[in-house]
Amino acid sequence: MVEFLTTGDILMEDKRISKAVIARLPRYYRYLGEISEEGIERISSKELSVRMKVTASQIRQDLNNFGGFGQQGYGYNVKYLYNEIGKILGIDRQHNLIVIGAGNLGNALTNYTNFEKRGFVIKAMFDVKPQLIGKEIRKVKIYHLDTLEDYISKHQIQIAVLSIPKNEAIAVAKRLVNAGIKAILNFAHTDLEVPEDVIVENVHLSDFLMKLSYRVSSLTENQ
Amino acid sequence: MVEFLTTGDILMEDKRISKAVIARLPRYYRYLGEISEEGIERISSKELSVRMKVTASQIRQDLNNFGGFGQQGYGYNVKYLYNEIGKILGIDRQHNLIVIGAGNLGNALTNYTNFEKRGFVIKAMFDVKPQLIGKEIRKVKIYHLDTLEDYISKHQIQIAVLSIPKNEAIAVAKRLVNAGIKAILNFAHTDLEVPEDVIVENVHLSDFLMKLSYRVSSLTENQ
DNA sequence: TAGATTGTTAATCGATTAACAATC
DNA sequence: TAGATTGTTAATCGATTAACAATC
Repeated sequence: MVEFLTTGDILMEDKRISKAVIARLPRYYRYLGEISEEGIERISSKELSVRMKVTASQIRQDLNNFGGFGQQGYGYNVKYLYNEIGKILGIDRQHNLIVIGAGNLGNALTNYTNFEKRGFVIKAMFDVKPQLIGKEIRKVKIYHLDTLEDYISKHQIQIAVLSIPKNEAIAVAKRLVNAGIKAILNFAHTDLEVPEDVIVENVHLSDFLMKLSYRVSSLTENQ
Repeated sequence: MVEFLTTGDILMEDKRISKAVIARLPRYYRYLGEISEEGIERISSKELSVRMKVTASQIRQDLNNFGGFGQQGYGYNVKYLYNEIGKILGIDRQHNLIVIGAGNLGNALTNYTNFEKRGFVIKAMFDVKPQLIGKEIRKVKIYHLDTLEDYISKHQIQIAVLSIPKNEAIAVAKRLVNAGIKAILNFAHTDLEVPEDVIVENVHLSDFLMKLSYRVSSLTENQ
């Protein structure tokens, strides 16, 4: 069978990276950043696996989805690998965000300075409460939700953060999609209805507590 | 082989439920709650699968990890199934929480009234800033972190929510463990070091943004 | 009873781990 | 060169989907 293939046949294929792999990348990135700050220049998959409590095999498999970043007999250059994973994650450049909902959670997120360290810059907030419009959180201005589409079309906004009650979330998500937003970080406790090409990441906070609750409860039952 | 087994041999086994199944339970619970509120009394796995955009097979497999909740030819009683999943998740009873860190995120979480609807009651907050001690957020008092162990031993606290900077998180987590806490919802951007029997659920907010960023970036690259 | 739909077994698919030849 | 460790193939494990007999 091999003789029928010519160079490039297989390389052309757009290999789909599994969600599990992508979900692990931020953790690699964090560990490599810490290791780099410790002044360590090189690391083997084995050493990294011990730190991260995963298998060395998984690390090598994960990384080789994106290319060969290591060197036989040597391991990986920490800083280089850190930068490469940053590129893969797309955080080598700035992403402009808007936050919809200037309530407690919206404010907390806007005040969360760690986002900017990773290139995520919050450009504006939106709400409907008259008393909030015009206020500023860390230099980020709150606009009325009516001006949402206008703002998005005038600025380079890639990602919207949705921190509003669930009964309004679906309608606002549709407006975001119509205005051209391609990615939504959804804190509202509902699934959004968006086209296939719009990316949604759900953060349902009470779901995390329920998972804890399950495990706490099953512990006590068996004892 | 079968003739060697007597009744009960297999039933004794403590079947481990996979994490993937448990992670799906809160979503089932949410959909069933909504369906119940619509006044729908029964539903088949097929109908539910259409709503939830999963396979009917997966629903039946998931549920049958915990018992047969349905009836052939009929489907599932919505309210009954809702309650049963609630019991499995351990939210048929109250869980007392404490929140460590009364910053923006800690305040937002304490103000998040949805937790109480699911039986998660925040009993106290802790911080080190003198100007915060004694203040109240929604009737929840802020105590000094020095009194943490004392408070935990005097009250029935199952779960701690950690919303403090990462450089303090590991040390505080150790104190929580020593004080007897069995479950931690960790918002600090670091992995905690805890014994095997302590349950940690990590919520690394910037990781979610990085996952979005990856997908936004890979979209633009291929076009 | 006939039809519907479960509970459960079997088949498939995908992800993780192990093994090792390639090579620095 | 000898030793170390990668990149990658093969083996294993687990999770999802399909199929269908059991049964309401």
